[in-house]
Order: sequence, then structure tokens, then C-alpha cells
Amino acid sequence: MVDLKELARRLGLSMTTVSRALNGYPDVSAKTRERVVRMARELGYTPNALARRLTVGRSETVGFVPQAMEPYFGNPYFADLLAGMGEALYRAGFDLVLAGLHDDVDPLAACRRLVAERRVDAIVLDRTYEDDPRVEYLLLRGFPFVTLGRDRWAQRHAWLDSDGRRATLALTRALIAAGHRRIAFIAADMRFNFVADRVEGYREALAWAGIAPDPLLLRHEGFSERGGAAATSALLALAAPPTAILCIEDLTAIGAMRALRAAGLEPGRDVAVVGYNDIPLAAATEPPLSTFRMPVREAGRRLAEVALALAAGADAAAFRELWMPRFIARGSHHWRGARGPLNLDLSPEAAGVAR
Amino acid sequence: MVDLKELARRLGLSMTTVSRALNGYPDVSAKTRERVVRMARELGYTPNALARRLTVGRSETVGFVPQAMEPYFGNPYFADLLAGMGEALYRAGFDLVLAGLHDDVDPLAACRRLVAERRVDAIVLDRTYEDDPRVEYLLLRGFPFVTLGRDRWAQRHAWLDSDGRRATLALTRALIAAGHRRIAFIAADMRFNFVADRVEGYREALAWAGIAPDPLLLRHEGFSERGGAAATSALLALAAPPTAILCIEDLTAIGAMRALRAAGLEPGRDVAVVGYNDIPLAAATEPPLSTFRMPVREAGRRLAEVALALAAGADAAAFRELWMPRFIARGSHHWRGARGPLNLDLSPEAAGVAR
DNA sequence: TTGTATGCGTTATCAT
DNA sequence: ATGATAACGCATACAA
Repeated sequence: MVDLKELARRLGLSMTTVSRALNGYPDVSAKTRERVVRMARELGYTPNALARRLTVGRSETVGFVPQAMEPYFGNPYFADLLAGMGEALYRAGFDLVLAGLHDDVDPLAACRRLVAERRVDAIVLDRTYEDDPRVEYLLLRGFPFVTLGRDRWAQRHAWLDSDGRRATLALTRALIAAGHRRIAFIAADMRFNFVADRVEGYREALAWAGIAPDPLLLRHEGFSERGGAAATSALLALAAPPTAILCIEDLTAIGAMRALRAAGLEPGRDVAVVGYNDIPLAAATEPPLSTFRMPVREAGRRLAEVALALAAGADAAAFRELWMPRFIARGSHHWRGARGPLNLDLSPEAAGVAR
Repeated sequence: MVDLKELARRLGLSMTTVSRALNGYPDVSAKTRERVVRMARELGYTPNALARRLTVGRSETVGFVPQAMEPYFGNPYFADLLAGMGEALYRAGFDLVLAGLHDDVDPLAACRRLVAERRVDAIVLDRTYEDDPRVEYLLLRGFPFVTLGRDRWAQRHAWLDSDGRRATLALTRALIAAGHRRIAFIAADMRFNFVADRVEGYREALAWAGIAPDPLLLRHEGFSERGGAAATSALLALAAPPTAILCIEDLTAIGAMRALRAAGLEPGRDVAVVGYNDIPLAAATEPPLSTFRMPVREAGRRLAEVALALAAGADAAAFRELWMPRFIARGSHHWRGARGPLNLDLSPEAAGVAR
């Protein structure tokens, strides 16, 4: 492995000049630069990233620290998000490191290590909790980070989020307008901000319509197909079962549809079912699943871009983006009691009404 | 941020002594060590990983480079593998970096960069191709790496693999013994070694039974639910449709079952269907999917351990492990024409017979 | 048991 | 336009 010193020796130049030529500094003659570049290629010279990183004081690395792995299993979302991030980071010459992916280590500990040892220049957090320890720690340290999903303060750090509240609000209102009165929501652990956000939209729509929320219709085992099925069975056992079921994820909805069938009910006819995320499987269910789509790959790219900007010293205040998911109307949201087709109003005005 | 020099100054000791005390060297008095450790904690000293890495000449990092992302989407396999690797690496103080996760960059280019710039100490490769460029490159460079999935030479590098050939061989033989004669395999791109390996087992079983392989029964669009469904529709349109369908993945099998139903056939009765991997969804299909289970999380852990050993200079020859997946007999492998229950012989002897 | 001095491979500063 | 030298923050060979 030839290093800079060796390369400079062979060229009869100083390391300084060679380094400058290679890094595209202006103050080096075209002729010299050409010589240097050619020789570097011939000898297969590649700078040692470890040395460069120490010198420039940057690790050229962005860390990704999830809160929990459970929601990721079987979820294409995960691969898509990583692919998006990986793409943007690769372009910038940065590495993507994953930390805290297993349950036996506190995600906070993983964060601490990344920050304290300067292993990364910025961090991307996914699926934050309310009062997330990772967020509090990074805020305290003043370390650059961006979250996918905002928290209730929303003004303390950079974030990117899909407007789950608005989507759920619009959906619930549309269901009510179509005649539904018993609307269930198979959500998940409310500590997740994105879950709380969606539940909020659901509740606002009910309140707006003057429907008293029935706590029995809100469930929290929605992070798996199995959970969706179990929750649905429980809902069907109610004295007054729901006519519509909102789900925190598509897999949840798939489980819900399975349980409905098992109970002799036809999803998309006897009961309306709606998922979230639009995983590939969603188009292939029977009936095809109506759901919301968020461009996850692009979100990953954008998160990486923001992380890079923050690492370069940009102000976090500049990076707060609320993306609107699109409703994908397929078959499962239908209901024989409906007064007409489902008509979602995703406009900001409609969302504001309920606030 | 206090560094080693500052810490030493405050203690009235040399950097050397402080460094040794912190790194657990024996030749430092207990009293001194205690003082050093206490002060380090008080001042919140944490060594700078970049500096340490440059000094010791190791990046303390392992890279993971997939061949393609397509097979990962919607596959819990991916998250599980990463979680396993992340766990073992975290314990060792190593970082896990992901590279080449997007389609617009050649995985080989990602490998090159990791190696040439010394960004990682070892690499884990998943789902290798036959004559995989990544493998050839790393072999050429003499760079430490381990693959999940072996290639046809099998003796050139460290690997860990599930014995897909043997599993498929045993399954196909058992199906034949049960009376099946038209057995289809919805495989995938044969450039993937694990696909070719499984197809080999399938063919061996047919040959062993004297059944001429029908090329129409071997399909290659199995990397998605949709592909599984499409392949099945094509198979059903055959003059002589299959009575059993092997699938490269569970999602494929789910698609196959969907297409069977759409054609008025009942999987697990009219046609036997078997998946691979045992994703959570597999237990929740109707009928529940019979499949093979590989402990992916542990495989991830083991891959990381091997990578760490190789990075530390261990000989690759010591790391060749063939794991046997377990057959999970649920409902979908049944067939009304069967002469009896399916009886798999996964013993090495049974696998050897056909060789 | 502790300290001195050197090196890791770059980039950056300051001359020339 | 080019070069000598310092600095990045640590670990380690060698000395004491």
C-alpha cells in the first residue's frame, strides 16, 4: 500500500503539493496536477481514511440509531429507509453506521458511544419516543442530529415527518361522513411519537363530529400481523363491534383482515379496513389494501442530506419538514353501509378546522 | 472535551501512564489506576476513536455489503441479520457500516472504497453471486471477509451457510415419496449461489427418483409475493400443472397460495406449497405455511464473530460452517393425493446418497 | 512502576 | 507554485 509520502518521493515533490493536487486545490500548476494524478492512479494510491479523519477532525460518518427493532421486522420500510440514507451518504463519501439494533443494549448507550468517541459526525434517529432519552441526550450535548418523526415540542431539533395526524384525521372524518360511527384504531405503544400523533388525529376527528371516543375501540398491539389479528378478534367480541378499523401499519391491517375472515366477515364490505405505509404486499391482499403511502426511500435520502448539512454546521432550525402521505384507495376501505365513496380532504385547511 | 494530554496534566502523570491505566495494562500500580479512572470519569474523558484507530491501524469497523436490495424488501431476514451482527460487533467495540445498499452503485465499488481507504477491518457479504465480483476482488486483495452463503469452490474464503441443497433435496424426495410427480420450484435469479444451491438439491432429488426435470416447472421470479403469484398462475396454465410448489422464500409462497386460491384451488389440499425462512407471517397464513427455519439472528452474530476473528488475523480456513435449517411442518405442505404424511430425512447420509 | 520520544498518514499553517 | 513543519490524539517501544 503506497502512502502519500511514498507517492511524493516517487514524484520528487513534497507531500504538501501532492496532497493539494489530489484534493483539487487551485494553487497548483496544471502540469503538476496531471503528473500527480496519473502517478497516483498508476500506483493505486488511495488516501487512508483514518488519517484523513483524524486530521480534519471529522469521522465522515453518520449514525443511525433506532429506538426498537420490533416495528421493523417484516417491514420493507426499514430496508427502504436505509437504502435511501446509504445512497445520499455514499455520494458524499460518508459511511453509514448502524448502532443499537438489538434489544439487550439501550439505544441511549449506543448513542453515547457514537458521540463520546466521535465515531460519527451526526445522528439520524427513527421513531422517537415522547421524552426520548436519545433526543434529550443529544440536545444536552449539542450534538447534530435529525429525527424521522417529530415530538410534541417540535422546535428543538431538526426533523422530517409524515403528517400522520392529518392523514388519520382526514381518514376518520371521511369515514364518519360515510356513515361510520364505531371506528376502531389498532395502534401501538403510545410512547412512540408517531403513534401518539396518529391517535391524536383519530381523536380530533371523533371530537369534531361529536362522537364520544370509546376506549375499547383503541388498541395497542399493532406492530405485527399477529397483533392485528388478535386485536380484531377482541374488537369483534365487543357488544358493539366497529364498522371500520384503522391500522398503524399495513401488516396490522393484513392481520385484521385475516381475523375478520375467520369470523365470517368480509373486509372491504362488512368492515372497512385501512393500513399505513403501502408495503408491496398491500396491493396483493384480498381485497387489496387501502392505505397511505409515504415515500420512504426519499425520506431516507433527505434525512441523510440533513444530517450532512448539520454535520457541516448548518442550523437545525432550517430543517423541519412535514410531508403529506398519499391515500391509496384500493378495496379494503369500502363498507356496505356507506353513504357514498370515501372522500378524504388532506388540505391544511381541513386539518386546521379540528385544531 | 478533555483529551489524554489534559487528563495527564491534571493528574500530574504522563500520557503513557494514563493510557496504560485506562487500557488495563498490568504494569501500573493499583493506586494510580484508581486515581486515573476516577479522574477520567469526573472529567468525562473518552478516548477519541479516530486517533486510536489511526494509531493502532485498525478502523474497529466491519462492513456489510449486500449484492442487491431486492430480496430484502419485506423480508424480516434483513433486520434480523443486521441485529445479530450489530449485537456481536457492539460487544467488541466495533462499528457496523452498511455500504452499497442502493441500486445505482455497483456493490463492488462500495467494497473497493471500504477496502482501499481502510474504512473497515473486515467485510461481511450476503447472497453472493456465482463468480461474485466482490468475492474476486477481496480474494485478490487478500482482504478479510466472510460470506453468508458459499460458492461452488467453497474453499477460498470464510463462509457460513444454511444447507439449502440438503433441505430442498430432502423435501423434494419426501414429496416424491408421498406420490408427487409434478413438482415445481419457484426460484429466483440463478446467479445467486443460494438459489443455485437449492435448485441443485431439487434436481438431484428428481434425478435420484428417475423423474425427468421439466424446465417449465422451474421458475425464477420468486423474490416477491407478486412474483410468486405470477409464477403460480403460469404453472397452473400448464397442460400438466404441478401438484407441489417449492418456493425460494416465504413471501413467494404466500403469493403462490394467493394465486392458487384465485384459481379455485386450495393450498395444502389440492396443491402442496412450501416456503423458506419462516418469517412471522408464515404462521399466520391460511393454511399456515410449511417452511424451513434458519436462525438468522444467530447467523448474524456468528458472521460478526468470524469477521472479528479474521480482522484479528485468524485463518479463513477455520471458518466454514454449514447449518441445517429445520423443517416447520404446518399446513400448506399437505396434499390430498399423498400416500402418507411427509417425512423428511435431513441426515447427512440421506443427502449424500444423491451425490 | 513510570516517563520520553516516536509514529500513525493525513491536512493545514506559514514560509519561500 | 511549492516546500518544511506542525498538528490531529492516541498507543507503544524503549529507557529509566
